[in-house]
Amino acid sequence: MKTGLGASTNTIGRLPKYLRCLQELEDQGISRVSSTGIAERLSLTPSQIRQDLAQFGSFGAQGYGYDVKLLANCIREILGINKSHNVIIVGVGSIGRALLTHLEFQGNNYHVVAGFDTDYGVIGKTVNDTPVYHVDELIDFLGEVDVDLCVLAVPKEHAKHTALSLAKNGVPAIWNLTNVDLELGNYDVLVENMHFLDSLFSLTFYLEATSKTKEKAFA
Amino acid sequence: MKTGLGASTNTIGRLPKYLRCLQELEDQGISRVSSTGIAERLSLTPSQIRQDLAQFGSFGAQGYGYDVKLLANCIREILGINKSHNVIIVGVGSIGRALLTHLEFQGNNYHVVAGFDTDYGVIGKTVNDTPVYHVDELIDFLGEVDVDLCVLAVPKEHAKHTALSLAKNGVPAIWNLTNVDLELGNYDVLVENMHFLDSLFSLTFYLEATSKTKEKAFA
DNA sequence: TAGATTGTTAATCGATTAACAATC
DNA sequence: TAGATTGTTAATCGATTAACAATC
Repeated sequence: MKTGLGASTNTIGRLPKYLRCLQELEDQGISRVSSTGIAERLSLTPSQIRQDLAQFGSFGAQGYGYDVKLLANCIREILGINKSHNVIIVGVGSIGRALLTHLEFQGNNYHVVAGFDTDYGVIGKTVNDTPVYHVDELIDFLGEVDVDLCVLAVPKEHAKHTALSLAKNGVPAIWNLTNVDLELGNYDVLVENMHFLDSLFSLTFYLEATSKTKEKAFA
Repeated sequence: MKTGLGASTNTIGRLPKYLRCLQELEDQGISRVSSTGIAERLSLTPSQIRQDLAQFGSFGAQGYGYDVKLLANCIREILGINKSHNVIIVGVGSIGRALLTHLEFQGNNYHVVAGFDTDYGVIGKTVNDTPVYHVDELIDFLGEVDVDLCVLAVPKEHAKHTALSLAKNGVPAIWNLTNVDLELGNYDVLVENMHFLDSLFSLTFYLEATSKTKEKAFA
């Protein structure tokens, strides 16, 4: 798919996987890797990795390959995660709290500046150092603080109108964890969906498909 | 990408989205829809939807389109979610509990028969009617109960060896929420990854890319 | 009947793979 | 120098789109 950004969605989707692979290599004390080495670990072709990287520049050396740390930093730069980003999280229920506690926001330069909820059990408290406010204060907050990205983790019923309010108030990017498709076509906002059920359903398809294949093999 | 299953990964990945769209139409009381109607809601082309469905059969009628309920059921059948599946969840920390509470397992024929953890704070209790046992009991449990699918939500450090143990003990499918790449190439197990950070990083790329475009527009 | 829309075949487009010259 | 491996160009392959006959 075209993006108009000089790289396909497929390529962009693979960059985080390259980065994860490089981080694992670094953890293992390996400082140098070839496109073939990365390809083997990720079950891809060396060509694909070189083609993907070529969209953004030259990061290796002939006859040598890639310096693990250097390439990792280059990919961080391409992705933009070397820069600092202000994040809010709307919906501090169990999913929101789980992410706040376990996802490596801080280590990747995401600063979770505030959470918003309607439950007075969390309002006024802090979750993993992030202060939680009432949703009624959201719009005022957006007027005062530059927010780059919103993690949307409210219940299904509130997804659409909350997203609309975020878009109207200038939030440029929404990371949507609500399992609902947002319709914000008229607004200048990026939406990235994390649809849990889609992923689970795909897995189920492969599970059923392979079990059918096995039945055939025994027949 | 080829799957050897008569449909590409792209097609399979879109089926859950079609289903979600149809469910929303049903909720709105709309009983009939054309490929163009679905396409508009999902920002796809009518051709693509008809091509995707054609991989599995004929579900519409010329001059009429598709019956919403009927097509939804056909897609459920294609995905295999009309069948009942036994699920266990290994790692009942905050992410595991959030999923147990909020994801529509039951409504999609997934029966979460047990959870496993090492924390005596949850062991022996039930979370949303699911009993939680000590991880030490996992292998025995797998010997007694037919498990179709495991939700893996343990901390990063335990991801690989837990996955290995699941694979060795005959779990056919792992839904991996650990942000770690599992290496189970030698085992007969399906792995579907839900890498939160990958999704967040992609969004960040688009965010930075569009902000650069805007800077240019003002220059 | 006229209009609408499917299922399907053909055309196009893009993504992946292969090959190789450049060079470390 | 010989071997390895990049970056890049060309070839292949698959996925998407367009077109249209069939028919409800």
